[in-house]
Amino acid sequence: MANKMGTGRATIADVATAIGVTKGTVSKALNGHPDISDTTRSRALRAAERLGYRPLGSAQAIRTGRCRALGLVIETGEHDAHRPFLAEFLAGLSEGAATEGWTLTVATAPEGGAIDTYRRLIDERKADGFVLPRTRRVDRRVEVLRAAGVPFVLFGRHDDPTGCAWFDIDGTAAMADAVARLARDGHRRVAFIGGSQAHTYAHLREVGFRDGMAVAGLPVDPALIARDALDRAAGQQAAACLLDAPDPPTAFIYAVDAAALGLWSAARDKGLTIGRDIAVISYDGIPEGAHSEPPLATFVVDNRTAGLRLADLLIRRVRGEDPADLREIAPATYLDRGSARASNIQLTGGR
Amino acid sequence: MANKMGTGRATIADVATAIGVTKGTVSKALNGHPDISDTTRSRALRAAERLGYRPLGSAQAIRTGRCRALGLVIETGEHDAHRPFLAEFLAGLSEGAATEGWTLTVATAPEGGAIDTYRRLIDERKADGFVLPRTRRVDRRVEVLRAAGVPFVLFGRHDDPTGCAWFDIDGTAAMADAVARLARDGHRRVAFIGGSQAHTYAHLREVGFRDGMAVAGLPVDPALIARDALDRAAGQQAAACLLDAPDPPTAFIYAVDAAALGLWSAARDKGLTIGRDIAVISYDGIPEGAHSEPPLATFVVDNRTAGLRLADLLIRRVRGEDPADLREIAPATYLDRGSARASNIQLTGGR
DNA sequence: ATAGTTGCAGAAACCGGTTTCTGAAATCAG
DNA sequence: CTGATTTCAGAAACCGGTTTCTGCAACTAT
Repeated sequence: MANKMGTGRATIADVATAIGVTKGTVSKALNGHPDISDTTRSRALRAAERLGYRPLGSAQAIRTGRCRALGLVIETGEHDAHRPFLAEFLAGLSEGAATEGWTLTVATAPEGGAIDTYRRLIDERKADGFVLPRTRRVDRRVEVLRAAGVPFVLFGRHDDPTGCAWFDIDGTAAMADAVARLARDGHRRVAFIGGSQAHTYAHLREVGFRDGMAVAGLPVDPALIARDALDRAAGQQAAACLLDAPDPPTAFIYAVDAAALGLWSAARDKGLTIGRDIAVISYDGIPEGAHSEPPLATFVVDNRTAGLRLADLLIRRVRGEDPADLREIAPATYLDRGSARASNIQLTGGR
Repeated sequence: MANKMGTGRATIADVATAIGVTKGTVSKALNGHPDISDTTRSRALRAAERLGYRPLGSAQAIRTGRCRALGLVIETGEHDAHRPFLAEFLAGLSEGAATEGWTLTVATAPEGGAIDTYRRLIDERKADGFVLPRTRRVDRRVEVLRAAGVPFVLFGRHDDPTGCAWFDIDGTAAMADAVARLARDGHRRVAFIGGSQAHTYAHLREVGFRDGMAVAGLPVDPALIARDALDRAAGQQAAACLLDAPDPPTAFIYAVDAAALGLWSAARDKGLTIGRDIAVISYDGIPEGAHSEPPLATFVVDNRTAGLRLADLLIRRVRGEDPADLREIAPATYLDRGSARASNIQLTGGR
């Protein structure tokens, strides 16, 4: 009776008539407005509960300007390295959103053409703010959103942190730790095979490598550094190159698991065995790493937690908190596995 | 001037005053209503274009009841097999949505607890309809949405097709084809290792296996059938079992790539070499399959296209088309790779 | 010439909420 | 006891669209 026929939904008007007040009053009661008496408020809450009333997002949005949705634009054609992480990350984001009653709006865009997609979502108010994964050191998305005054949080960091909130995994510390572990085992010639330089994560991981080398008192040989290896093929090629050099490395550090898996083929081609003749430590924690022989030692990133945190940060950002207060860095956790060893070297090279 | 200050958005009222008509007229013009003259319509379109006007989704939604968003609920904790497919699938969905100016609302739910999430999205009208991936033969989601009168499309099929629109890949034909190929090579003892029986896809793939065996004139030995193998570990264990049997199979058909990869370990443990002593063909087309030795022969599913088609079907479903007209089945494409051979057998077993 | 259509745009209601403005009753201060 | 303040709910405007209803003007048909 209080319900309009046809649709099963209860509206705010239904709640209002149910307790004999106006809808304005119910709205104020439910939104915690101060000029509503406790008795009225609880009556409203009870009635809403009883009728199964849930405010219509779009109706609220039109007045408040908030649709309680996080936006995520995925650039397709982006590298495979992107992929394994996606499901967990989405789960985290959407769960984080759900705890506040928010939802997640996902769009994809061709690589590099994401800006138009952001504009569309912004213009149509399909999202109150955006999560920007895979940030570049200088990121067009950051500039555009900053200029447009649209809230956003980075998964990663940006060269110019002005107005940026972020969550990031400490890839620098991880890579430094990797060096330390290898150095401790006696390695002196450690190669680093990094990711795409434009991305902040790749830069920071390389910084970590250099930090680690400095701490270990090892020289960084430019001949032992390669970059832009994002998949197995590139990782294999880079490794093959370095292994061909006159004084080849005994250990490899990869910035990206997917690339690290290419080392297996490269080593085989040179007659070397990982875990015995050379060691490798990588970063990401992709599931495939567990199935190589020996399994890949890596720094695992908890992408679900990342999504969870980012959702929280973005919601707070939308609600007006200062971005400078919304910055978190979490560690990656080292997963020690067979590939980190080089049994032949250990014996000869221990310091 | 025509713009309200502060916000950069142009509203329909801005467009209206710009050309000296009422907003109702602009609305009708832009939505192709018939009782608007061509001149007025084009003036409205031009002005809208010039002002960069884009209707506010939520404002439309409140009156039309449509928010132009597809809903996708991902059950987390669902099996790994789910994962590799997700990125491509999402890309297809969101691209399909975008071509019609729709967006994609994604939520996750704990395994089995998805119904509440659907209800929330429905009540808050965050989506006009849903894409249901990984359908079960008897699927609670189908029942609930059907009862609630909410449009949906299946990625897969349902035992009771009433009111269901769907897109599916013909796993039955693929599995039958796999049998035919192996039989042609002389295999007579072909094992089938299937997925979870509750899911339609697993059932249909097993049906395909049986069809194929019948066509090839081969008996189906129940001892050569295993089920519920969804990941590497389960696939390995099932294979190990079958290989231990008195009269072991010479070829394997897996319903799921991720499980098929377990055969490599199982074979190694028995001193068998894939591609020489035993053959295997699988289904899914996950990227890892390319990197095993020999690489995994498989039926590749184009998940991006699936997403694209499903988006289209769902939008048409929401617009009122008869679900019975919205059913598509596409073939999987066979990717011939080394694992499909068994060089030792071929010689002895040709028919 | 007259009545009946048709074409087209305006006026206003409506969707389901939020927010501002207003005013009555209750409370407080003097 | 009176005047000022506070408390709280109602009335109405508002958000940005869509849709219905109305009515004028220009055709058609007789």
